[in-house]
Amino acid sequence: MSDKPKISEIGQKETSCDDCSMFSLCFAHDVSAEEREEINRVLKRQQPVERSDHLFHGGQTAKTVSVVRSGSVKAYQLSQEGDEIVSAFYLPGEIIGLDAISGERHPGFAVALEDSRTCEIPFKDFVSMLKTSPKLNQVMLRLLSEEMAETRELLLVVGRLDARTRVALFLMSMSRRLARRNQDPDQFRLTMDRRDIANYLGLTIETVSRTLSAMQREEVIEVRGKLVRVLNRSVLEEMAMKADEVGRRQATG
Amino acid sequence: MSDKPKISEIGQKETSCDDCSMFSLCFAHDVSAEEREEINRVLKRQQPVERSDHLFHGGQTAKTVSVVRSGSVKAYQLSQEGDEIVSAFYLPGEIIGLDAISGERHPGFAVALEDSRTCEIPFKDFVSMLKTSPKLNQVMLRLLSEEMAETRELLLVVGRLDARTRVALFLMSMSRRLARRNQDPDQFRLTMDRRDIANYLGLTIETVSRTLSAMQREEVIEVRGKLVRVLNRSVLEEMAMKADEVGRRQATG
DNA sequence: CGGTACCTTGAGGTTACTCAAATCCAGTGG
DNA sequence: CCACTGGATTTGAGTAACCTCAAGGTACCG
Repeated sequence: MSDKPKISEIGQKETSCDDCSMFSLCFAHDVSAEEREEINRVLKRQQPVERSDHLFHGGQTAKTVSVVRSGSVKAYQLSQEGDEIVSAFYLPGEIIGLDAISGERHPGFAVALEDSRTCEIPFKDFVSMLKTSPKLNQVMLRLLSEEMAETRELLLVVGRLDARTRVALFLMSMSRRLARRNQDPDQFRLTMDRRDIANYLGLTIETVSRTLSAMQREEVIEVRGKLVRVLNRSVLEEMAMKADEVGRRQATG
Repeated sequence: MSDKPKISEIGQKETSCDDCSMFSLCFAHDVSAEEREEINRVLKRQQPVERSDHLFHGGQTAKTVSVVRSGSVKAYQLSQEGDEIVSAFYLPGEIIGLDAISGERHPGFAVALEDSRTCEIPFKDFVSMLKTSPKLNQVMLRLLSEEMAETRELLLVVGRLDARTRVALFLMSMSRRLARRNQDPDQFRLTMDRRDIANYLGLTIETVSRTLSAMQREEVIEVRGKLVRVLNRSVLEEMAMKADEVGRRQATG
């Protein structure tokens, strides 16, 4: 155990955000050089997180703010009845734990969908930087309101669109986000299982599965388990946009 | 036009937040006395807004941040197809327009549901105060993350619960919020029409109407148009809580 | 007193859920 | 390398909830 290199030491060679391959996607990109230096002093880089490990639990006092470095993370809330409500999937470069800013406690849970790595800022340091740096505040306010916009978008998706449109939107969203991270937008692996997708979209597992199968029959996509290949991007895009006509499920005008 | 007193002059006697009857519910309550004084210098009090008047339009450059002083306001987004998506109802004391902080533009629309009054802070002043006051930043970050939590709650309601539970939750929420504002929690007037309620809850007008009628048949509430009387609070509460059993509409565990 | 917009109610259709069973797949041990 | 196993996924059949379309009722405003 002690003679082989700890997994946590891998990739620790980087000593600054400026060397990070995710830099352009990271919030650190948006703060001043001085602030970034301050972050660099307290940041713990490339912390390994194993699949199914929690970054934090709901109700827990916030210890860190994390940025996904590699892998992927699922965020979920627990309803009063103890049901899981999947609220987001995080990809490399995305920041997790911001919503603890107000209460110093995490309102929800975050769990790794696969073996992943995160950069972590101790929550105390983060908060004290917030107190002195209006610029960092701006960035966080922006990120929070962006997350808000996304959640509102999800509200539209989950509450008002038919299953086909929801699934199409989900696939397009994953495809686009992965593309920004230099992955093939037309062939990728979903790191979450059907249950998570269904829960995220407000559908049942069976409906998600049937919808994917139908899209495959129509030769819009190809699905083999978690592997997805986009065969007809424009049709998929159309499905995702068609939030009107058959898609909408109640009066809006 | 010029010889009769302008409606905008009514109620302008107050010169400080400290005299405001809504003070305890207003964000101004949470900032320091100095900051409140600064707010007082730029605040336009009791601005009248007529029913159906917009406080702002989506895409518009933010001119003010508003606090509802009296009346009620509906917030909505426009989907790509031009459909209205009702995202919130604001009651006295609640702040509107925070989500413009990041982009300096309002992502959505805000319209008065009845003749109302608002206190308005010029957006520029607000932003510049944010730049210098970490405390105000904290408060705004808190309000934003609270709004986030609410939107997530709505996500749960809209996407996953059956019609009856959604309507019950809506009624309970209105009742509770009105109670905090010293109104009778068991007898109140809904200021929005059925269309708005349906849209907010992700249902059709007909379903909302039928659900209300059913609740009336069961003697849980009494409805006459916009007037609602709660006859059996505990049963209504039960309906709202019963987010499991029949209510849930997809796999969560 | 008529008009218009809002609300309610009814009948029928469709979507997505439920329950159930078959199939696939990754990981394990032989 | 292959059979085995438990979990994940797919598929099928039937049903319930909610939507759509349509008509009738009610309230408010000039």
